[in-house]
Amino acid sequence: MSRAPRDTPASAGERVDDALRTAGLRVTEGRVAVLEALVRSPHSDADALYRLLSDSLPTTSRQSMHNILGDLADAGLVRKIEPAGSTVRYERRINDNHHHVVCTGCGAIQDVDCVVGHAPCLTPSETNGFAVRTAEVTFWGMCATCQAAGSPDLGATAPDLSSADHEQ
Amino acid sequence: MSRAPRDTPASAGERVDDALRTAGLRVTEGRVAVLEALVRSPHSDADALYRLLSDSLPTTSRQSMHNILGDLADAGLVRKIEPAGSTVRYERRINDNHHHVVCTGCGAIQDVDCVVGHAPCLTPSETNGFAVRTAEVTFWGMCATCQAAGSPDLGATAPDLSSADHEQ
DNA sequence: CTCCTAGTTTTGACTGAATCAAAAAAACGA
DNA sequence: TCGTTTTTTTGATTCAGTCAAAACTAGGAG
Repeated sequence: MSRAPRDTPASAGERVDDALRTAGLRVTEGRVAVLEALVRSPHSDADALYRLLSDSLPTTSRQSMHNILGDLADAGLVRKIEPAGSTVRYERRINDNHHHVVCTGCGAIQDVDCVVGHAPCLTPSETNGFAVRTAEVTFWGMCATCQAAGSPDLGATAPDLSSADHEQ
Repeated sequence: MSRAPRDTPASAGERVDDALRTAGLRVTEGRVAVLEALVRSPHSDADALYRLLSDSLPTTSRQSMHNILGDLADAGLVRKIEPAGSTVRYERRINDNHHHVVCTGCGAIQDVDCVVGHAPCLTPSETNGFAVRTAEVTFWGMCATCQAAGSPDLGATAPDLSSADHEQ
């Protein structure tokens, strides 16, 4: 696409290029496109990305999306999340430990910044010999749109803790 | 198998029967067997239960396990869990809000009792309009056996939060 | 600048878990 | 004991994801 004067609008692209190179991955159109698309549409799955990108990458395929996403995830450039009942989704926010809220009506996912200063409840009380390394929190609820629409709770695998200790 | 004097060893079975009836479900051999098997082998999936029970229920099938488990879950007699990278698993502990540790080496799952009295960190800081109803915590780590065996981290979808706030 | 090769994408077949649906069988109230 | 309705059985189907060989390309060597 004709040499561009190397820093006109390309700054975002450049950063992506560098990230790929630093990770030891070759810079390809597909990988750059996926990384950029994940900024605009976080929590996308392979199929959504395929649909998003098949205009600009007419020769690509769903398999390529899987390959690309797998490589990016292995390289740590992308984080994989998989809420119960959902396909595998990907996001670019990787260097913080944020969590997710999933809508039990429509499946929408939103980031939730990690609570307070430390995470008291992220230290299990008894670990049964497990060397615990990470903790992942998934919140389940209804998004504003589904509440307004009175959508029925599609009952994704939301654990029901009505009887549990949640006097917040 | 010949009328048993109605409360010799059957007490556990009786309880299961009642639970089913109370939930408005008919008491069938398969449902009773599944509920009992889930006490001995919590966090089993449909296939594991099929293998566990096909001796005592020679005519059963994987589909039946799915039907039974689906019905029990809908009735609230069983809880569905689905850690990233795993098939859907089921457990009988339902009236408390406990969480799970998953081994990144072998996939083993253990219960983790909910921490302390209340759950401060289960209240997300900002909920973006979501009406949050439940919170689910999954811990990832290595079980004692895998640690001893020096098993490689099979890298289930464990989010890496090395850089995050985990001062204990 | 051209060539070469390892790394990527493409193409297409295949797997495994779960769902759907119709027919056969069993639970349990009358 | 019978009849109705629920449940199980049988079997076909879907969907996400994986595997593998062939075609292509990024980017370093010459």
